[in-house]
Formats: sequence, C-alpha cells, structure tokens
Amino acid sequence: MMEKEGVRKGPWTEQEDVQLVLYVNLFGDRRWDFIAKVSGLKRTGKSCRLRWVNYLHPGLKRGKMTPHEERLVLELHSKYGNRWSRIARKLPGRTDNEIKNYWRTHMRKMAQERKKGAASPSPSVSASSLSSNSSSSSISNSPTAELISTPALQAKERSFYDTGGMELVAAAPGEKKTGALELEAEESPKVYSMEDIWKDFEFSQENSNQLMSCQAVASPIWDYCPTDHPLQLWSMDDEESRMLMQPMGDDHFHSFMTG
DNA sequence: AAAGTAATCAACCGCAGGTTG
DNA sequence: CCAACCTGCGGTTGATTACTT
Repeated sequence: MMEKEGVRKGPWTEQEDVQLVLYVNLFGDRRWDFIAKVSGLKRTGKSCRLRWVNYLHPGLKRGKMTPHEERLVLELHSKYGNRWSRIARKLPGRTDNEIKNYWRTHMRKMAQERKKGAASPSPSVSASSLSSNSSSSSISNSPTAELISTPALQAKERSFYDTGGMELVAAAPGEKKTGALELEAEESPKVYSMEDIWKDFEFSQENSNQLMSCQAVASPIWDYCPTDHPLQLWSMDDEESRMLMQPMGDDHFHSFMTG
C-alpha cells in the first residue's frame, strides 16, 4: 500500500500506548491532531483517538457482556438502530466499537440459526443463542424477545445485523455529539483494565515535576480508579515506565508549549 | 497433532457535521 | 458567510485466537 510517509499503521506497541496516555493526560482527550504531533507518535490524530477511546481509556470494562448489557444492547438497538456511539453511552465502560462487534457477531449467529430453524420454526432459538453465556438471561420472556424477531432481522442474511433502527428519526432529533462518556450512576462494580498504567502514571507524575506544571488536563477520566487490566505493559517497573514516558526533549516540548 | 473454519477484536477508511478563523 | 480543518461516527477489513474435524 502507498502509505503516507512517516505515518505508522497497524497494531499499537506498548511504548506507543504509554506515550499516548502521557500526552492525553497532559493535553486532554480532545485535540487529537495536536496530540499526534506533539507526542512524536507517527500516528494520525484519528488513530490516536481510536486507540484511546477503544483501548486506553481508564473507564473501559473488558470481558464478556453481562446479560444485563446484552439486554440493553438489544433494547437500545431497537430504539436507535446502528447508532453505536449512542448505545455505548448507555453502557458505561463499553465502546461503540465493542458493541458494534458484539452485535455483528451475535446477529450473525442468530441469522444462521434462524436460517436453520426456518424449516422448523422454534421461537426460542434466537433468544437462547443471544444469551448463550447466561442462563439467567430474561430475554426470552421480556419485551426484548420481540426485538430479535424484527422483520429486518428476518430479512436477507446480508444485512443480518443492520436494522437501520426503528425509531431512528424520532429517537434523537438534533442530537448533539458530545464525545464525552456519559457515565451514569451505576450499581454494578466496574472492572477497569488499566490499573497499573494509571498507578505508574500517578507515580511518575508525583516524581516528575518537569511535567507536573503542565498538568491542567480537562478530562474527568482521571478520576477513575482502574483495578484490573490485561496489559503487561502496565506492570513494568517504575524506572522502565518513566523512561518510556520521556519521549520529548525539553526544548522540543517547550517549543510546542510556547508556540 | 495438524489443518480448516469460525469467532473475536483491533484498527483503518470515508464521510458528515461541527468549529474556527 | 465561507472555506479549511478537526472530530466523531458507522462500516468494513485483516489479524489473531479458539474451536472443530
């Protein structure tokens, strides 16, 4: 492929992650083009944002959808259609990408089972497949059971997961994008995935006055208290992580800070 | 144990809408 | 008001992992 010179693509490395987190902490999670430039990452702002939103954000849950979440996704999808970001806002800790993938995967399963079961109709098949990892799911006897029987879902397999939304227009006329995670009060315990990086990060901030002075970050995400994460990266010893967090020389840094 | 297939996840792309100068 | 730029969204693809034969 003809790649734009100097622009990296593909999977992110641990070091890139560390660097990105550092700069998001410094400058907030809005000005992605700027962050991409000053961080020294050879990534586009877009790519940085995506990585942050889908993987590095401290509020992210990981792992399987709970039955409750599954049900919510169904309900919300019937309401909003493929407005994944909107759905994601109602599922704290889940990203639009995650929900999108989930929906795609499960709707495919459903479509397949439907196809099979078409000859011998069995109304409960789809529902049970949707809650396959949860015997306690109430989908089959809740209103959402109807959702998975929408005409759109019975339509051609090609568009198996795309209902287009039943109440799209009415759902959110003139809705404004906020970009911010709408974290609602939530009873279930959060499972965060980035514990150690945040610990490391706090530590490195405490011990790194040179950057502290610039810490006027906007994002409320820093209030999160991550407790678990899959990244080995964040288990690095402090010395190692501090070294990684020094991507920019002072002069380089100041040139950006002062314009 | 190896090969083939399916499922899952991360990341890219193009577009639309918003913001700013 | 307009053009340029930036951000966010939804769709899609490719790589990796898990499962089956």
